[in-house]
Amino acid sequence: MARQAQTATAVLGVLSIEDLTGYEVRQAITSVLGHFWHESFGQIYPTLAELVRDGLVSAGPGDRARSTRYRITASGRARLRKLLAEPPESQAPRNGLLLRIFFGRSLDDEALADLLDDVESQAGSKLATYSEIRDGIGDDPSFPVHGRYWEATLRAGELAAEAQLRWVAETRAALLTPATLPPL
Amino acid sequence: MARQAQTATAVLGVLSIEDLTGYEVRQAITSVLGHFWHESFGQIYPTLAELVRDGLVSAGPGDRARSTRYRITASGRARLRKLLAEPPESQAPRNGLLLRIFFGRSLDDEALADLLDDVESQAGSKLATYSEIRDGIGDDPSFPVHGRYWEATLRAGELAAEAQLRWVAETRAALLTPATLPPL
DNA sequence: GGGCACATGTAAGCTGTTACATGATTAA
DNA sequence: TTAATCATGTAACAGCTTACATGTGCCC
Repeated sequence: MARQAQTATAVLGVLSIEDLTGYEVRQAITSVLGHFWHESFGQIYPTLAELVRDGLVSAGPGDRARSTRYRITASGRARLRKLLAEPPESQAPRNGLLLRIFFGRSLDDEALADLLDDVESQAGSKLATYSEIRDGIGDDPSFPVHGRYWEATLRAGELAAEAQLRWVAETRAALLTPATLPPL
Repeated sequence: MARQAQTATAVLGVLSIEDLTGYEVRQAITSVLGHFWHESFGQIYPTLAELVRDGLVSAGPGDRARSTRYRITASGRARLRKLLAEPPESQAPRNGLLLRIFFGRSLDDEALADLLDDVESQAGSKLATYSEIRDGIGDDPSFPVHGRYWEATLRAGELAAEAQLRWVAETRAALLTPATLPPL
């Protein structure tokens, strides 16, 4: 996938739902796609400029002075469909948690326990967040169109978080349970 | 965590098990940490040079002409312990699969089905790979020391892959099951 | 002698973040 | 009036990949 194509996909995606300013594009990506996607302003503004240059998005005046509202064009929708049909780029794995676990012998039990506690609490708050999003999902204007897809992405997050919780429990038992049983 | 600290952690980590050439460092990272970590030569050689400069690793002659064997020093081991104790950097999420699912309305059913098929087969082959690694794990010289930690990282991969398989099944049912039942 | 695995390193370039700079609008 | 939020943009830099350049040693 070409340069910035992934960012372009996300930007075109949110603009396919609603006309937005650059600022709102970021808010939409953060609040709606936030549990599996991220973009910074430093990516969004240049990408929007590029999309306008390529005729995939048109720029109109916004509600306030100096603000610009972006609207996806017909060719923008076509490009979005094309981008979505390409196989997802899987990013090279870099899991700092598992790196620490693997070399866990160089870590004392306390540090290892802290690590597992953190994972557990993070997975727990993720589950809470997903549950909140799920409760509010029906109020979103895009619900009738995207609701089922949105729920599928939430479900992926839930299953991943639950798997993490199970892993923490297993790993605590395997690596941290003190040998309390006296030998025969 | 400072510049290149994550790469340095991985490199110091594999050198804490065994003395290696740069080439072997990469092989070790690929084969042993490969299911959750990745480094390219472009990162490894400059990092090794930096580690030598900082006295964390010493460079000795290798088995062949022009090859260099690196050995971790006492301060290198101390640094590794320190690096491992720092909280893992969680990379910003960028899940191309979920991005495509979220905007799945812009995708026809066939493309969606292909996407889910790919995830399923990838998760399946991951499980097969983990199972193979698990079978060979006892033969590795580092097994007595790292075996339990290694197994914990494998288990994380297995649970994640199983969660993905469950998600695919659920998502197929939710998004792709044709409405075959006639209405009352 | 040809091909492959071993071995080292650099340079160019892409992606993305962070910090900075600027200013308008609104609510307390 | 002052703080927060809305809004746009750029510059510097960090991190990483890829391609390139170079050569050794072994096996067929």
